[in-house]
This record gives sequence, C-alpha cells and structure tokens, in this order.
Amino acid sequence: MSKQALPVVDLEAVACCAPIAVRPMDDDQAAVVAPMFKALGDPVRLRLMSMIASVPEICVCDLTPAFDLSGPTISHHLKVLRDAGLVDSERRGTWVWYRVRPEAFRQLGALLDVPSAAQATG
Amino acid sequence: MSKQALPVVDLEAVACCAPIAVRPMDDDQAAVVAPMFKALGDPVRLRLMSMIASVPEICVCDLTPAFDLSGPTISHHLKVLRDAGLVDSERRGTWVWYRVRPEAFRQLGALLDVPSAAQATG
DNA sequence: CGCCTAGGTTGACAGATTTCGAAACAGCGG
DNA sequence: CCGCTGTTTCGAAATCTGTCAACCTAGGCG
Repeated sequence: MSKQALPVVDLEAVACCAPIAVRPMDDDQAAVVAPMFKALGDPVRLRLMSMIASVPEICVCDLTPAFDLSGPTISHHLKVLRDAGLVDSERRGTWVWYRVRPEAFRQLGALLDVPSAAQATG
Repeated sequence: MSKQALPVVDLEAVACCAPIAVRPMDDDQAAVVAPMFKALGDPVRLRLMSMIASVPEICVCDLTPAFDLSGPTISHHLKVLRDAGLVDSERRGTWVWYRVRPEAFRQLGALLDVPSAAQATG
C-alpha cells in the first residue's frame, strides 16, 4: 500500500474552483471530480468512508465485520475509494490501516458549499 | 412535471445526521444519501447540476446545447437528478425549468463538513 | 375544431461498466 | 514451514449509458 505512484486524481485541478452553486463546472473539472462523487455513490462505500472519516485511522479488520460482504468485496470498495483519492492506506505489520485524505475530502465539501447569497445574486 | 407524488428521497431522514467525519453513517442513512452522491458521480450530471445550481432556474433548452448528447440522454440524466431529490422541475408553457432543491443540496454539503477538530479528538 | 411544429419525456434496446464471491496470490509473524 | 490479513484475478449477474422511435403537451394557424 501507500504505493501512490500516480495519484489517479489530480487534486490540484480541484483546488482551483468555486462551489458549483456559484459557477458552472467546466468539462475538465467535472471529469476529475465526478469519480469522487461516484466513489461515495454506493451505500457500502459511503459507510466505509464515514467509518474511516470519523476516526484518525482504522484497520481493515475492523471494517470488514461491519458488513455482510466478503473480504474481497470490501477490498474492492476500498480500492475504489483509494483510486478516487479519498483515502490512503498503509500496511503496518500484519494489518492495513486506512485514513482519509483531508485535502480531497475538504475540497469535495467546498464544492457543495452554499455561499448563502448565490441564489440572490444570480 | 412537479408531480412530486412521492419524493423518492426522504429528506427528513437526512436532516437528522452529523457530518460523516464526526460519526459513522448507519445503514439506513447511507441508503438514502448514496443515491444523491451517485447522481453526482457522472461528469454529465455533475455539470448539469452545477449549471442548475449556479442560477435561480434554467430551461432544458439551455442545458441540452451545452453537451454533445441527444435530447433523450440529457432528459434521462435530469431524471436521475430528480429521483435523487437534488433538483425539481416545472413546466411553464412550452418549456421545462429546473432548479435545485436547496435542502437536499445543503444537507449533502453538511455531510462533508469537517468540524476542524474531528481528527484531533479521536 | 383539426392540423402542424417544437420542446421534453418515456420505452426498448445494444454495448459498456459495476458488483460480488471463489480461488489464487502476496506480505508478515511465529 | 504454517496460519493470518488483505489484495488481485477471473467470471457471472446486474446495472448504467446513450441512441432511436414513439409519445405527450403547448402553441400557432386556418
């Protein structure tokens, strides 16, 4: 793990842009961000994400028992979250630990911000 | 349109809950929210959503030309956004107008909030 | 009213993608 | 070596994407 050879998702490209309630997204940005939302678009992955996000880090051995799914399936879903750039994993001895990537998580939230005057100023 | 006979997505069930960085999501909540993220998990729908969200309302006739896709395809994507509870549509005369559902949009953003101390207090 | 045209939606379909588990594999520790 | 943890490979079933054809609604016109 931690073989983040190529980050798959270019976080730089996301940092630049305003909440979607302020300015329409261009094609390139949508192509970068959509996979992140897609990764959260499955109930299992959403729960995995929330379990990972609500603690500093968590072991796969604590994630798997929370679902009625096989180990490989959980591993698949974790890979989707990793490829989307939302989480990072690291092997320490016998176990593999997952934690959120705060930049990605925060930027996704920023995209959904409501600047409280966006509708009025349109 | 505006045949919101059954809202498809129960927004009440979403309102109750803390950011996922604070508390893990339970099964039921994930089942409600995941379709929303899933709806945003396609580049076309994400751009549609951002176009709708950045103005008070917008006509389908202004959305369709922005893509290299057929009318029916855009209509299908809009239906996904509608079924997810993210947008609402209304026919006025010849044209159909779309606007965001602020509650859903805001709650999705709230879910991704980072309470700035969540990681430290773990 | 009927007929025509334009804007959108719906239904059916092919092709691509996703989801999941069984089996095989890789890394670590005893 | 063995057992344990987690990942990858492979294949089958289910779902998604995009298109064409058909349909519905609204408006203009005779």
